[in-house]
Amino acid sequence: MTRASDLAYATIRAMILSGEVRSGDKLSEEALAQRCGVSRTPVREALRKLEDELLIRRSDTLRSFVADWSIADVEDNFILRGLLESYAARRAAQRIRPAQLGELQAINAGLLAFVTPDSPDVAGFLECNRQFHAVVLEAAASPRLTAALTRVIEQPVVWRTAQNYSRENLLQSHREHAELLSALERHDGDWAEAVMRSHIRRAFHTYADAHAGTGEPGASFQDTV
Amino acid sequence: MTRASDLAYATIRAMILSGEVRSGDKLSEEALAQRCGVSRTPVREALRKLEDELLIRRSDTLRSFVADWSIADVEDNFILRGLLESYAARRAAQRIRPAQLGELQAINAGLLAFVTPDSPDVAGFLECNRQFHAVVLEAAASPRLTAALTRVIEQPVVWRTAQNYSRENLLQSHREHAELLSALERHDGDWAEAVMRSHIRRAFHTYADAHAGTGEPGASFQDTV
DNA sequence: CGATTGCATACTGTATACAGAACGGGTCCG
DNA sequence: CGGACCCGTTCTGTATACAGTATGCAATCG
Repeated sequence: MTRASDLAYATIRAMILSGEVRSGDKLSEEALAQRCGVSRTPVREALRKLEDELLIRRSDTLRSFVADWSIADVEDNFILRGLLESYAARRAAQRIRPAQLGELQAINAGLLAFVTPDSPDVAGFLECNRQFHAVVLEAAASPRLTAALTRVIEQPVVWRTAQNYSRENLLQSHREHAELLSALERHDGDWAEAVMRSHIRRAFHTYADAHAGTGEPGASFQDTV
Repeated sequence: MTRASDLAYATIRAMILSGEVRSGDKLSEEALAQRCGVSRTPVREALRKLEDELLIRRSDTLRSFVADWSIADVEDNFILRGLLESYAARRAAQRIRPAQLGELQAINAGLLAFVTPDSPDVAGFLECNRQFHAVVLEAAASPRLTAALTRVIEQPVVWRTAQNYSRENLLQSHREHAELLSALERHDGDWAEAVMRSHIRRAFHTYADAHAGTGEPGASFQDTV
């Protein structure tokens, strides 16, 4: 992707993640083109990519709508993420280089800085969190694993719910990252995989708990693995 | 995707799988448009999709080339497939409906018909094999798992190498499918997952063995899991 | 009053035109 | 003789025009 195409992609994605457009809203190419300040061509390219990531759904008559993520969809996504990221952690443990370990240390330290006692900066936290997982994925050194995971990570509903996460939840993530680092330092694939699996699983339950209070569908959950 | 766009996608994909274009060959949009009998617009859409499937690689200056799959790439792909498909088999065991079991029986019987004693129809075999795995995936009932796997299945090098597989290899696949069916009938997720994992793993070694004799890179392999 | 058909409108898919970037080869300079 | 630069060619990205299809509303008929 290139300038206009990237711009369209980022803009539309942000519109969805921020909640500017809501589940089920219709997205016309022309309107988006005007909103992004580009022509329909790059907008179409962005739409295909977002459709691929399941953030956009297309009707049988090829109209585009903002996808609606049920609690089942969110769980489906977390399960797949758990499967792929825990495997990535195992691979990373076997291959990670000292420089990458240092990077992870630094990122996780930076992450902590956003969890201030008074008012945590959730957006900053999420960005650090994203970087952390990206480095683990890079250390796993599997192009296809990377490709599969980059399509699965962002979840609009979760992203919005995260704004309400408690300080304790964010600190717990930090601690889990630290434990993963211990496993990676020791090149212990079993440990790394287990920590990551647990990390993702807990994240799902944190979401489900935070989400149960909101207006959207219930968060009852039965283990499917 | 629609008429012209699908046509372009299918045509270019076939060009790659059949070997009409070789690893590293440059693919110009104009030339492909002429070859497919459509304009550049649908060709571009098809190229993005194929790039997404890693069948096409783009240079840093945005030129498109046929990707070269090293033995490491093929193994990377098989590993990811094993991870995802074995999990799909586990889920399928818990959810599969009688009608789907019947479908699988029929497909696997049909598959056997292509493995004639004199000259097996490998293309027919591969098509049945694809259908079989598609039904298992459908029974797994995870949209994101489906999306992740459909991008990973076809491997150009493997597809060509498969033309040389022995009758015994094809029969072995048939037997493994039958065992998977037993596991699915009993709704035994552990068994189904194990059978599928083994099935995919064996397929990789079958490829590696068949490939070792050819001119392309060696097939030495060290376990990475 | 409800259902159906016909038409105006809106939207998507495809083709084409144009602008800017990359490539390749030849020339000039050290 | 080697390397840097320049310019014509080729290619990609973007905008726009056009055609075919879906949608929604209104008029008409039962």
